[in-house]
Amino acid sequence: MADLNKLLTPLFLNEKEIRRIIELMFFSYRDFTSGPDQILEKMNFGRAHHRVIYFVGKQNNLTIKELLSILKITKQSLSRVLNQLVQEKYVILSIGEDKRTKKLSLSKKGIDLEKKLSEIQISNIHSVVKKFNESDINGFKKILFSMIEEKNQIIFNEINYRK
Amino acid sequence: MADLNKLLTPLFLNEKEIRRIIELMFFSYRDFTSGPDQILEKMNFGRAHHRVIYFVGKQNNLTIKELLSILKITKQSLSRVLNQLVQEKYVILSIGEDKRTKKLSLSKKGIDLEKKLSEIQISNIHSVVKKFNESDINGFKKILFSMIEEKNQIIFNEINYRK
DNA sequence: TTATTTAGGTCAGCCATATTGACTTAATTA
DNA sequence: TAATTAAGTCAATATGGCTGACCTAAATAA
Repeated sequence: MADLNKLLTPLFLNEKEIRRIIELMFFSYRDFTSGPDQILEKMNFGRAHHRVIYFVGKQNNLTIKELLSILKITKQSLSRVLNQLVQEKYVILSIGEDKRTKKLSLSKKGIDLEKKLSEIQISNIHSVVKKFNESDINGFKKILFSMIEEKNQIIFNEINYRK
Repeated sequence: MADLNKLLTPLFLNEKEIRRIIELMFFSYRDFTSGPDQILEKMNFGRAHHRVIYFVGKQNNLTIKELLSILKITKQSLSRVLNQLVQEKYVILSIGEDKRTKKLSLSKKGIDLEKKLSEIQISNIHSVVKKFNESDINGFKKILFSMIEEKNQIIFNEINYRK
């Protein structure tokens, strides 16, 4: 029936409704990041630090190159943020098997900060999704995923389904 | 049945699944903004210019105060961007009935740029949502809305359902 | 009518995050 | 041995936020 619906009303979202989605993205993303942003500010860190800590925490022994490919920023941009995190001992560097590479991991201090920051977002999202049924949540996840460009969907899948 | 589901599995999204949502937000938002960002860059404008043009285009005769309450930035931050847009004749200022206020509107040039920028996002979103059924889309919209903080939900509703 | 509040503007300085370009070192691979 | 790769660094630039201090003019309250 979904397909029938699409055939019958191929434009069942008119421009006005799509503009509402644009605004939903803007408003929801801003509030999605505001919790961690407030904590980071007090520590003289920014959102870029959170991203590094998040992805290093997610995958231990990430290399710089892999991190850059996830974040899609230049190594010069990353280096400022990463150097701070290493100096202040949130992130630990070690040398990889390929001795040109470096492996990134979180210290205890780093893990604690990662938890503190992500817990805000996790609990926010949890308290949202618990109000909805699985069908709504699946629609939400499927559409967000579909909004990611194909080449980045591949990266998304790699970081989530690596062995 | 949705309620029963919730009662039976109050945590049917575990932490790992919620972290996937965090990443979906990060990846999708980045790609959501990348199209307009590229055009703006060539014009020596940024995302902040787009936001101003977007919301002025949405609601003609918006005042500075109203715009600030939507964007939630300081007037000093807005003024740099807005002055450029006025100087380069994308945005037109006029005096309101209350002579302390100013009304913002887009010139022809501004409307053209707004269209050019928003069309990218509109067509991206359109090509995404057409792949899904209304139930998925409704889940997507409901959950995004629910991720907005209450006080900002009110603002969102005001800009969308004003008479 | 005077005092206060409101809408808007401006100057100056600061910080975070991104960019480009040029160049270096060390290790791996062809 | 030559070329490529991973990482690091220096310098300059742009954008987009912020704070604090201060100003004007108009509207509103005392």
